[in-house]
Amino acid sequence: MRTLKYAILGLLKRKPRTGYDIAKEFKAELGNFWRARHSQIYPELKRLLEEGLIEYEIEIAGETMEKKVYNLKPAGEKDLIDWLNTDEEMVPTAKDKFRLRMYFASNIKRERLIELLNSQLKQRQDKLAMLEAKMDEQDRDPEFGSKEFGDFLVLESAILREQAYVEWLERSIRRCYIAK
Amino acid sequence: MRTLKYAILGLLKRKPRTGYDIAKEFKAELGNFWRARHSQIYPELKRLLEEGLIEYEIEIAGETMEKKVYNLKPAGEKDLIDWLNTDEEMVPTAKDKFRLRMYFASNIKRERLIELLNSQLKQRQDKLAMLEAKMDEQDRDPEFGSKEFGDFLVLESAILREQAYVEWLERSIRRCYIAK
DNA sequence: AAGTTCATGTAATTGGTTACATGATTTC
DNA sequence: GAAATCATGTAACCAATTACATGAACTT
Repeated sequence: MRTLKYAILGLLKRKPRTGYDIAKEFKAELGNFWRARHSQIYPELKRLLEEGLIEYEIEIAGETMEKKVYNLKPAGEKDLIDWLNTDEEMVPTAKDKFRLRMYFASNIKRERLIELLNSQLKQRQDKLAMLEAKMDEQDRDPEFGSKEFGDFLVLESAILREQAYVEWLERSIRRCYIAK
Repeated sequence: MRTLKYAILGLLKRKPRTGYDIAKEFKAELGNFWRARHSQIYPELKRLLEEGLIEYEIEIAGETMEKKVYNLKPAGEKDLIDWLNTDEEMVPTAKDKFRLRMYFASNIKRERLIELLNSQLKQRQDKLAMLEAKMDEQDRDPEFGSKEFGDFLVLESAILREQAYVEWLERSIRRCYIAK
């Protein structure tokens, strides 16, 4: 599938970056839907280099520190565009350990279950608040074809996802109280 | 992490099953949040057996066909209950290839992007309709501590998730039309 | 001077998919 | 008789995490 490959190509299409920069992106908005650690990124960059999809230039930071600034080669750009234009089937399962646990909720004591749900609720609410704060800084009417357009789509997606999660947790807590 | 381990223990807590039965569960409602193929299930069962968490009895189906019907041993049940009661941090990323692609939407032509969004929308709407049909068959007021309680929680969760996805896709399609 | 962030890599292990392999049972 | 489903396993490979390893640059 090589999804990480395309995530990296896409980021490099936006602008040249180091492996470190790529890792940082996965900790930002993009990290809501894809993530990789540096231990996966550096080998993938090496492979993309060997495949002739990307190239790099050395930049010196400070006195001696060498940074490898990667950017797309034409073959890499073509590969990316082809992938972006493919109409794939929806992925059947986004795994979720907490919801798996809730499937077996009947084995948890009522008070404890409410605690667990509240703990998740708190975390999800915080996440949602953070995303909404980001949305406030965002261009609300991004131009088609601008990178802000993609930023907007994924941010809105993340917000809607978290809202649904919060709604579910709230309903579940209520249900814990009212259930026989 | 061994999440599959607990998914299996949880299923066996509900009732004794074969590996084949477990695989079937991952194709049903539970499959919305966790999934494993038989090639992962059988080795895991073997391991749980070695660890003394489960045991099995041979059942004969038809003339000669042997089924291994697994069930929980006390140690397995204890292990499961401990896991169910742990308050874990929320998982930071549920990977989504399509949303990753949309992050790079600026590299897709408008008409094609609308096609891709509509394709996903169709699939998600179908999925949602299927889930809602299941909800109609479901006990709307499950008793606390019954297995129906867990069934209800995850089904509602799946529905809310799909609704949010559909809402996002619809908004995104509209935005494609109105964006400069 | 100490702590954090920048910066790049490799090794070992775990988790998960795809493919290989076989055969009985049920349904049409 | 053919096709679908039931039933159990292994092997090879790919994806991802955790841990190991190092050192420069910046901030306090």
